[in-house]
Amino acid sequence: MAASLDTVFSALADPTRREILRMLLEDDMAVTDVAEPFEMSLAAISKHLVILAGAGLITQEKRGRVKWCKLEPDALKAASVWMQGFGQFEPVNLDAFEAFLARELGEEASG
Amino acid sequence: MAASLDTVFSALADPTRREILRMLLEDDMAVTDVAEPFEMSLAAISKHLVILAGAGLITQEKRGRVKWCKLEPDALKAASVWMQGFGQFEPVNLDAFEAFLARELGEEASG
DNA sequence: CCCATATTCAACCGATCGGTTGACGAATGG
DNA sequence: CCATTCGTCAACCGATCGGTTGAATATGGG
Repeated sequence: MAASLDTVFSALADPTRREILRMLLEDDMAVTDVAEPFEMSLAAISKHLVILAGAGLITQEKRGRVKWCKLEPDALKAASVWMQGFGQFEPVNLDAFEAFLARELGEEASG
Repeated sequence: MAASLDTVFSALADPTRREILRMLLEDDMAVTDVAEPFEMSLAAISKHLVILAGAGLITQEKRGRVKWCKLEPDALKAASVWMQGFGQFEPVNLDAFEAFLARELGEEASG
Protein backbone atom coordinates (compact mmCIF):
# COMPACT_ATOMS: atom_id res chain seq x y z
CA MET A 1 0.00 0.00 0.00
CA ALA A 2 2.44 2.62 1.21
CA ALA A 3 4.70 2.82 -1.82
CA SER A 4 8.22 4.19 -1.66
CA LEU A 5 9.26 7.63 -2.78
CA ASP A 6 11.21 5.87 -5.52
CA THR A 7 8.15 4.28 -7.06
CA VAL A 8 5.92 7.33 -6.61
CA PHE A 9 8.36 9.81 -8.13
CA SER A 10 9.32 7.55 -11.00
CA ALA A 11 5.65 6.85 -11.70
CA LEU A 12 5.07 10.61 -11.86
CA ALA A 13 8.08 11.14 -14.14
CA ASP A 14 6.24 9.94 -17.25
CA PRO A 15 3.88 12.40 -19.02
CA THR A 16 1.52 9.63 -20.16
CA ARG A 17 1.08 8.48 -16.60
CA ARG A 18 0.51 12.03 -15.33
CA GLU A 19 -2.11 12.52 -18.03
CA ILE A 20 -3.82 9.30 -16.96
CA LEU A 21 -3.94 10.57 -13.37
CA ARG A 22 -5.42 13.84 -14.61
CA MET A 23 -8.11 11.92 -16.48
CA LEU A 24 -8.93 9.84 -13.41
CA LEU A 25 -9.34 13.05 -11.44
CA GLU A 26 -12.67 13.51 -13.23
CA ASP A 27 -14.00 9.99 -12.81
CA ASP A 28 -13.17 6.32 -12.48
CA MET A 29 -12.47 4.71 -15.84
CA ALA A 30 -12.14 1.31 -17.49
CA VAL A 31 -8.72 0.37 -18.89
CA THR A 32 -9.98 0.53 -22.49
CA ASP A 33 -11.42 4.00 -21.94
CA VAL A 34 -8.20 5.21 -20.36
CA ALA A 35 -6.32 4.01 -23.43
CA GLU A 36 -8.68 5.52 -25.99
CA PRO A 37 -7.24 9.08 -26.27
CA PHE A 38 -3.63 7.89 -26.47
CA GLU A 39 -1.85 6.98 -29.66
CA MET A 40 -0.33 3.82 -28.29
CA SER A 41 -1.41 0.25 -27.78
CA LEU A 42 -3.76 -0.94 -25.07
CA ALA A 43 -0.96 -3.16 -23.77
CA ALA A 44 1.25 -0.13 -23.26
CA ILE A 45 -1.46 1.67 -21.29
CA SER A 46 -2.09 -1.49 -19.31
CA LYS A 47 1.58 -1.46 -18.30
CA HIS A 48 1.39 2.20 -17.30
CA LEU A 49 -1.62 1.40 -15.12
CA VAL A 50 0.31 -1.41 -13.44
CA ILE A 51 3.09 1.03 -12.62
CA LEU A 52 0.62 3.59 -11.25
CA ALA A 53 -1.00 0.87 -9.15
CA GLY A 54 2.41 -0.28 -7.92
CA ALA A 55 3.07 3.24 -6.72
CA GLY A 56 -0.30 3.24 -4.97
CA LEU A 57 -1.48 6.17 -7.08
CA ILE A 58 -4.45 4.21 -8.39
CA THR A 59 -6.34 1.06 -7.48
CA GLN A 60 -7.93 -1.34 -9.94
CA GLU A 61 -11.07 -3.34 -9.33
CA LYS A 62 -12.41 -5.92 -11.76
CA ARG A 63 -16.17 -6.03 -12.15
CA GLY A 64 -17.23 -8.48 -14.82
CA ARG A 65 -15.01 -8.11 -17.84
CA VAL A 66 -14.21 -4.54 -17.02
CA LYS A 67 -11.35 -3.40 -14.78
CA TRP A 68 -12.07 -0.05 -13.20
CA CYS A 69 -9.28 2.37 -12.36
CA LYS A 70 -9.66 4.72 -9.41
CA LEU A 71 -7.41 7.56 -8.38
CA GLU A 72 -5.81 7.30 -4.92
CA PRO A 73 -4.58 10.82 -4.21
CA ASP A 74 -3.44 9.94 -0.69
CA ALA A 75 -0.48 8.14 -2.24
CA LEU A 76 0.95 11.54 -3.06
CA LYS A 77 1.09 12.42 0.61
CA ALA A 78 4.51 10.98 1.46
CA ALA A 79 6.03 12.54 -1.64
CA SER A 80 4.38 15.85 -0.88
CA VAL A 81 5.63 15.82 2.70
CA TRP A 82 9.13 15.04 1.50
CA MET A 83 9.02 17.98 -0.88
CA GLN A 84 7.66 20.29 1.79
CA GLY A 85 10.88 19.73 3.68
CA PHE A 86 12.52 21.98 1.11
CA GLY A 87 9.86 24.65 1.19
CA GLN A 88 11.26 26.16 4.34
CA PHE A 89 13.80 27.92 2.16
CA GLU A 90 11.15 30.01 0.49
CA PRO A 91 10.93 33.39 2.28
CA VAL A 92 7.33 33.23 3.39
CA ASN A 93 5.54 31.33 0.67
CA LEU A 94 2.44 33.46 0.83
CA ASP A 95 1.25 32.19 -2.52
CA ALA A 96 1.14 28.64 -1.31
CA PHE A 97 -0.46 29.74 1.93
CA GLU A 98 -3.22 31.63 0.17
CA ALA A 99 -3.78 28.82 -2.27
CA PHE A 100 -4.01 26.44 0.65
CA LEU A 101 -6.51 28.62 2.51
CA ALA A 102 -8.59 29.25 -0.60
CA ARG A 103 -8.85 25.56 -1.23
CA GLU A 104 -9.68 24.63 2.33
CA LEU A 105 -12.15 27.43 2.96
CA GLY A 106 -13.73 27.10 -0.45
CA GLU A 107 -14.31 23.48 0.29
CA GLU A 108 -15.84 24.26 3.66
CA ALA A 109 -18.13 26.92 2.18
CA SER A 110 -19.35 24.72 -0.64
CA GLY A 111 -19.39 21.46 1.27
CA MET B 1 15.89 27.21 -15.80
CA ALA B 2 12.25 26.27 -15.43
CA ALA B 3 12.65 22.53 -15.85
CA SER B 4 9.82 20.26 -16.89
CA LEU B 5 7.83 18.06 -14.57
CA ASP B 6 9.46 15.15 -16.40
CA THR B 7 12.98 16.15 -15.43
CA VAL B 8 12.07 17.18 -11.89
CA PHE B 9 10.15 14.03 -11.03
CA SER B 10 12.69 11.72 -12.63
CA ALA B 11 15.50 13.53 -10.83
CA LEU B 12 13.64 12.95 -7.56
CA ALA B 13 13.05 9.28 -8.35
CA ASP B 14 16.60 8.26 -7.42
CA PRO B 15 17.44 7.80 -3.71
CA THR B 16 21.04 8.93 -4.16
CA ARG B 17 19.86 12.20 -5.67
CA ARG B 18 17.28 12.74 -2.92
CA GLU B 19 19.99 12.14 -0.34
CA ILE B 20 22.22 14.69 -2.09
CA LEU B 21 19.42 17.23 -1.92
CA ARG B 22 18.97 16.48 1.77
CA MET B 23 22.68 17.08 2.34
CA LEU B 24 22.56 20.36 0.45
CA LEU B 25 19.69 21.43 2.69
CA GLU B 26 22.27 21.97 5.42
CA ASP B 27 24.85 23.84 3.40
CA ASP B 28 26.41 24.41 0.00
CA MET B 29 28.98 21.74 -0.82
CA ALA B 30 31.82 21.00 -3.22
CA VAL B 31 31.39 18.04 -5.57
CA THR B 32 34.09 16.02 -3.81
CA ASP B 33 32.45 16.57 -0.44
CA VAL B 34 29.06 15.60 -1.80
CA ALA B 35 30.58 12.34 -3.06
CA GLU B 36 32.44 11.48 0.15
CA PRO B 37 29.68 9.63 2.10
CA PHE B 38 28.59 7.56 -0.92
CA GLU B 39 30.05 4.22 -1.86
CA MET B 40 30.33 5.04 -5.52
CA SER B 41 32.77 6.83 -7.75
CA LEU B 42 33.16 10.58 -7.95
CA ALA B 43 32.23 10.40 -11.61
CA ALA B 44 28.90 8.79 -10.74
CA ILE B 45 28.12 11.55 -8.24
CA SER B 46 29.18 14.15 -10.79
CA LYS B 47 26.60 12.70 -13.19
CA HIS B 48 23.91 12.79 -10.52
CA LEU B 49 24.71 16.44 -9.91
CA VAL B 50 24.39 17.19 -13.62
CA ILE B 51 20.94 15.61 -13.58
CA LEU B 52 19.91 17.61 -10.50
CA ALA B 53 21.16 20.79 -12.16
CA GLY B 54 19.32 19.90 -15.36
CA ALA B 55 16.13 19.68 -13.34
CA GLY B 56 16.91 23.06 -11.79
CA LEU B 57 17.01 21.52 -8.32
CA ILE B 58 20.57 22.72 -7.76
CA THR B 59 22.93 25.25 -9.30
CA GLN B 60 26.68 24.82 -9.59
CA GLU B 61 29.19 27.62 -9.44
CA LYS B 62 32.87 27.12 -10.05
CA ARG B 63 35.19 29.13 -7.82
CA GLY B 64 38.80 28.24 -8.45
CA ARG B 65 39.20 24.51 -8.74
CA VAL B 66 36.12 23.86 -6.67
CA LYS B 67 32.59 23.62 -8.02
CA TRP B 68 30.06 24.53 -5.39
CA CYS B 69 26.60 22.99 -5.36
CA LYS B 70 23.68 24.97 -4.04
CA LEU B 71 20.14 23.81 -3.43
CA GLU B 72 17.40 25.55 -5.44
CA PRO B 73 14.21 24.61 -3.64
CA ASP B 74 12.03 26.80 -5.86
CA ALA B 75 12.46 24.23 -8.60
CA LEU B 76 10.11 22.01 -6.62
CA LYS B 77 7.35 24.54 -6.91
CA ALA B 78 5.86 23.46 -10.24
CA ALA B 79 5.94 19.84 -9.19
CA SER B 80 4.39 20.70 -5.85
CA VAL B 81 1.62 22.70 -7.50
CA TRP B 82 0.91 19.84 -9.88
CA MET B 83 0.60 17.45 -6.94
CA GLN B 84 -1.62 19.84 -5.03
CA GLY B 85 -4.14 19.48 -7.82
CA PHE B 86 -4.86 16.03 -6.41
CA GLY B 87 -4.96 17.10 -2.78
CA GLN B 88 -8.47 18.44 -3.10
CA PHE B 89 -9.65 14.88 -2.70
CA GLU B 90 -8.43 14.73 0.85
CA PRO B 91 -11.33 15.46 3.22
CA VAL B 92 -9.91 18.36 5.16
CA ASN B 93 -6.18 17.73 5.35
CA LEU B 94 -5.82 19.14 8.83
CA ASP B 95 -2.45 17.49 9.29
CA ALA B 96 -0.98 19.33 6.34
CA PHE B 97 -2.64 22.54 7.46
CA GLU B 98 -1.16 22.30 10.94
CA ALA B 99 2.24 21.38 9.60
CA PHE B 100 2.06 24.33 7.28
CA LEU B 101 1.12 26.73 10.06
CA ALA B 102 3.72 25.34 12.43
CA ARG B 103 6.42 25.82 9.87
CA GLU B 104 5.38 29.30 8.86
CA LEU B 105 4.77 30.57 12.38
CA GLY B 106 7.85 28.87 13.74
CA GLU B 107 9.89 30.65 11.15
CA GLU B 108 8.34 33.97 12.00
CA ALA B 109 8.93 33.46 15.72
CA SER B 110 12.56 32.45 15.34
CA GLY B 111 13.36 34.74 12.43
C1' DC C 1 57.59 24.87 -13.42
C1' DC C 2 55.73 20.72 -11.57
C1' DC C 3 52.87 18.16 -8.88
C1' DA C 4 48.66 17.52 -6.48
C1' DT C 5 43.74 18.42 -6.35
C1' DA C 6 39.08 18.89 -8.36
C1' DT C 7 36.12 17.64 -11.77
C1' DT C 8 34.59 16.06 -16.15
C1' DC C 9 34.85 13.28 -20.44
C1' DA C 10 34.55 9.06 -23.08
C1' DA C 11 33.89 4.47 -23.66
C1' DC C 12 31.87 0.68 -21.98
C1' DC C 13 28.56 -2.49 -19.27
C1' DG C 14 24.30 -4.79 -17.69
C1' DA C 15 19.63 -3.55 -16.28
C1' DT C 16 15.56 -1.22 -16.78
C1' DC C 17 12.14 1.48 -19.60
C1' DG C 18 8.61 2.40 -22.88
C1' DG C 19 6.91 0.74 -26.70
C1' DT C 20 5.35 -3.02 -30.24
C1' DT C 21 3.06 -7.38 -31.75
C1' DG C 22 0.65 -11.67 -31.35
C1' DA C 23 -1.21 -15.12 -28.56
C1' DC C 24 -3.82 -16.05 -24.68
C1' DG C 25 -7.60 -16.19 -20.88
C1' DA C 26 -11.80 -14.64 -18.91
C1' DA C 27 -16.37 -12.76 -19.08
C1' DT C 28 -20.54 -11.40 -21.96
C1' DG C 29 -24.38 -11.99 -24.82
C1' DG C 30 -27.05 -13.30 -29.08
C1' DC D 1 -22.08 -22.47 -28.29
C1' DC D 2 -19.58 -19.22 -30.47
C1' DA D 3 -18.05 -14.72 -31.61
C1' DT D 4 -16.77 -10.66 -29.31
C1' DT D 5 -14.95 -7.67 -25.97
C1' DC D 6 -11.63 -6.67 -22.19
C1' DG D 7 -7.37 -7.03 -20.56
C1' DT D 8 -2.91 -9.30 -19.69
C1' DC D 9 1.15 -12.10 -20.93
C1' DA D 10 5.38 -13.02 -23.33
C1' DA D 11 8.83 -12.06 -26.35
C1' DC D 12 11.20 -8.77 -28.50
C1' DC D 13 13.25 -4.01 -29.68
C1' DG D 14 15.99 0.29 -29.29
C1' DA D 15 16.94 3.85 -25.93
C1' DT D 16 18.03 5.40 -21.62
C1' DC D 17 19.89 4.70 -16.84
C1' DG D 18 23.17 4.10 -13.26
C1' DG D 19 27.33 2.55 -12.61
C1' DT D 20 32.53 1.57 -13.71
C1' DT D 21 37.28 2.73 -15.35
C1' DG D 22 40.92 5.43 -17.25
C1' DA D 23 42.29 9.46 -19.56
C1' DA D 24 41.85 14.37 -19.97
C1' DT D 25 41.29 19.16 -18.39
C1' DA D 26 41.57 22.98 -15.37
C1' DT D 27 43.34 25.28 -11.24
C1' DG D 28 46.24 26.16 -7.21
C1' DG D 29 50.38 25.88 -4.33
C1' DG D 30 55.30 25.18 -3.21
